[in-house]
Amino acid sequence: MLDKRKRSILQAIVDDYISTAEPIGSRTIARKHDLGVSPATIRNEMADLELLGYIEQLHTSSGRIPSAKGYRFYVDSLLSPTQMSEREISLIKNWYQEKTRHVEEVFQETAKILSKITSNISLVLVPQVNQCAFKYLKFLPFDDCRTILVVVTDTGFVENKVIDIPTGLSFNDLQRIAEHINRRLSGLSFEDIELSILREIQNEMLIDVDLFETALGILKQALVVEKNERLYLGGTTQLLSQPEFKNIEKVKSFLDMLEEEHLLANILQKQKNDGVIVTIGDENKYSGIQDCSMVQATYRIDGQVVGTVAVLGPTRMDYGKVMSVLEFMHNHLGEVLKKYKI
Amino acid sequence: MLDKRKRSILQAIVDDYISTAEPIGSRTIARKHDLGVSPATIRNEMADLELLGYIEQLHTSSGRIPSAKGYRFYVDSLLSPTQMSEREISLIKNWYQEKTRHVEEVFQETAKILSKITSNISLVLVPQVNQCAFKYLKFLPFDDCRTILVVVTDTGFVENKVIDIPTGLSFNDLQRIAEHINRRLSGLSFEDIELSILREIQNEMLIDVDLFETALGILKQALVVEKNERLYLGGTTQLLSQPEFKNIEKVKSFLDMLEEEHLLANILQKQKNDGVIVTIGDENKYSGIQDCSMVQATYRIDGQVVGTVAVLGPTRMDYGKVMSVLEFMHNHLGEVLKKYKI
DNA sequence: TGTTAGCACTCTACAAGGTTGAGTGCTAAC
DNA sequence: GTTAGCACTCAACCTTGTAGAGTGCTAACA
Repeated sequence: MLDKRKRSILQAIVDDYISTAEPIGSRTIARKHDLGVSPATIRNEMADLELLGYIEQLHTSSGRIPSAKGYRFYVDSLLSPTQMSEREISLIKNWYQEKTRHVEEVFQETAKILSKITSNISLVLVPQVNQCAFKYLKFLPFDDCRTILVVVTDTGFVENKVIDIPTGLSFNDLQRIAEHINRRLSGLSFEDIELSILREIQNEMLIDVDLFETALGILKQALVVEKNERLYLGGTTQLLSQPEFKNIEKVKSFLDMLEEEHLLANILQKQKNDGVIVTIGDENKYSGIQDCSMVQATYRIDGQVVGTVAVLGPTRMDYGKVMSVLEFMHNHLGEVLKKYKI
Repeated sequence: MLDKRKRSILQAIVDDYISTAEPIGSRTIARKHDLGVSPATIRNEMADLELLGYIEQLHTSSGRIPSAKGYRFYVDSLLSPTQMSEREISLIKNWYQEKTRHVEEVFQETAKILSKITSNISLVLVPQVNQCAFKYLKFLPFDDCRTILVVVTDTGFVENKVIDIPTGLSFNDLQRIAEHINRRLSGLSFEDIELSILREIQNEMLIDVDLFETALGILKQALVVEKNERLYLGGTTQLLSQPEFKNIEKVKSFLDMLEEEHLLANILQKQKNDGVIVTIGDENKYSGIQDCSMVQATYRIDGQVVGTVAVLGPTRMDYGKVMSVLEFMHNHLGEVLKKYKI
């Protein structure tokens, strides 16, 4: 365990590096932070900290920068948990009130808020629909050969698709099929709807096999739509303001990576435990972001975790601020969403 | 009018500059293009071209680059209209076949294809819904206090929203209201649905005024959703590969501009005439893109123009390629969309 | 024994100066 | 009208020197 002075020095280094992005020397620390010791003493302590792996040097005569281990210690032991100010909180709440009219906009604006406040990239993973339950499906009339298939979930998520009416089927047939499917599947979560159940339904229905195949196909297609989770991204341009992304090539490869939405979705999904989690540098499993840090938080509706929000940026990020904002989202995003009947 | 040799020289300059992004000198032209004259002669011709405003010089001893006027002449008079190769065409058609399952994906993938092929930013403006007609609205059951309002257009566009059932109204009341509204509005284009008509409906319905206000509000809200046109963007990261965007600040301000979706949508909407249109440099009205060029093309369904696709990039873009791809989209995007019943 | 001043050393960033090469315009000869 | 030759210009690049911030080590001090 580090003694008090080493902790102060490490804290000074991390704090300064986060705000300036420049390596910190012993003299700078002595000047800016009143530790009551001379630069020489600080130098000795820094040599120790480097030996212990908390800080590192880019070249012999440069100042020190925090290592991943250093950031980890900072986040775990040095950072006092801060809350957002009343003013910030009411600002955010107003923002939601003014800018959001649909559920989608809540996600969109959440991404915007997060990236604006933290000056980093934000990710908002929309509730996965397969965690919610099938309520009913319905065919709406469109024209002689086409119909609108509408699928409704218990959370009020509605998906629709215009489909061709299979030849030989009347609109009444469709209604009958819908009724039967609803009777059997209503209330089941999308995760629980397996091919086996669908086969059962087929057996129960004494109609033409071909006909059922068609209905089945339609439902499956709808399920594909349903399960298609969405990821909202915010503040990708913030990247360009960060000095670690001066190098255009770096920016490019990073943005290219971001376009692989499903990759990111996967990373976020890994987190099943509740609360705010910080992953620093090479703690990240996915190699594309191993010189970045990610802070993620779940959000809940009626006590159940339904999605994840996250902030992604250089390891040199303002962990205190980011964590407090995500803590806020962790506690309040569910409420906001609830207003929109999801 | 320029004589043949001046035209060849201008063409050489534009071609070379498009492919290398470097100013071109008289010697380079003499070496690369076999014009049968010495660099000195070319120098004289270039001096003339500069006087005429077709090319310009960044500083005294640099080569020449095309001016906006030069590009304009190149596009209008020097560029021989090229078609895409059979191979490219079938590649694109396969792409659509493999990657698109929903209408939205057609737009998405169109943006991707355009930016991939042209290495520039692409814009796809989705058909404006207010050009199509209201077909019907319907209330679907959800729970005791909420209902799902579904609005269907004649093009098969379906929008839905979960809303609170106004206090004092039964589900039957809602059905009655829907029926009446449908009888009056069905077949009208969204452009034609004005407040006046909605007022008329209110007068005809001998129900509580408050009650109608609510129904009206719902429809209006739905209309807002309907009219909300979407713009798909593609290849924003391509920007970073272009040498004219080496400067990070430039990239940032450009990307910030792109986020103002509605601005771009406005620029695209300006084009009402059919076909492929090229706007070069300061020919653009919108100041944010005055050192860029934009090539845009309309696309049609059943002969009627429904939307616009465009490619946006530095004035130094490969006009021949961009124009041929957009010509292709102009002629074929409608077909692709038609498969998806829009 | 922990702290500090002093010193020699290292390395980056920056500015100044020099060289190279691609380009130009002008003039005179073909 | 075309071309060779020449003097000139300017960006890009390399080299060199210097300033400044930083380090580690040692010896002296409380």
